[in-house]
Amino acid sequence: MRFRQINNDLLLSEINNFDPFVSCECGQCFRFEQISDSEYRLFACGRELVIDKTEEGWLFLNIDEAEFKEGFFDYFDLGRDYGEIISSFSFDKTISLAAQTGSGIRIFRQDPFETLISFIISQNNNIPRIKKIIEALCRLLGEEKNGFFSFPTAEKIAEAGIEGLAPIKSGFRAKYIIDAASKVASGEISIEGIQKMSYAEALAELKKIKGVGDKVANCVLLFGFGHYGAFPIDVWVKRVIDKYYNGSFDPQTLGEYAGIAQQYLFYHERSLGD
DNA sequence: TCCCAGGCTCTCT
DNA sequence: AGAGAGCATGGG
Repeated sequence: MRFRQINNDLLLSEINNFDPFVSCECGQCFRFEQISDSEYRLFACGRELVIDKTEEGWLFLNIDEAEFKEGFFDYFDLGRDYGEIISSFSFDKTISLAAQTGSGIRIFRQDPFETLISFIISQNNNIPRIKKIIEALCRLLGEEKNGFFSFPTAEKIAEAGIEGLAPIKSGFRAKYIIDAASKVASGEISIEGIQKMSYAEALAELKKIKGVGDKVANCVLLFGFGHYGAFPIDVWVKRVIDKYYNGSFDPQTLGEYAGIAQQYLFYHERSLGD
């Protein structure tokens, strides 16, 4: 892994198993847009980050190495050896194949509250519309700083109420969003508290929120709380289990990084269809 | 028009 | 405890 500052931009080269574009498209995050074949815009770590794919490597525009290492290094999970993790799945042909398709995927370490609300919105929904609703929520209640809207706080959302969320057209999910935001704002649910909990405790805590079941909670634990063993089962992963594992599958056999295998499977199966 | 989308809640057995 | 309808909205 090598960093080189080029004027205002930061070039990252000599790194394996890292493709931020694929990582964005694999369904784990929603606040990004493709600008061209070689350029993406991502909103994370409280700012906008434009990423160019170049001959020499990944070019992060308008950021220096110190700031990158403060936020995005961990956000992109660059300190982990994904090659080694993929090797640990070598006993399973299906996962190994899926890991080839998604070899550039990194599990992004996203903001827990944003992840919670985002995956509540994701239920019985499709990705383009999830992105649209989240963007509308940020524009409605987030804070603007030079054209970019931050993800709103729990207090702001709770204050808006179900009626206040009408413009984002989240449908029946509005009441769930409000329940989550209210519980977090009041302290009934503590993000910091969940950070310290075991997987099982954290899962139970998240499921106290209306509209949060096993699938949403596991996504939040995997993408927002760094529980890499969390294994969300959605319609696509269920399809994989039915298709390749005769309808039953025990994620525990995959070890502490089962969630990463899940992400390979999800991305691979989706890339087959559409 | 019907069906589906990174599901969950509620109700009825 | 397990199955099934209903849920808001928009795109194919």
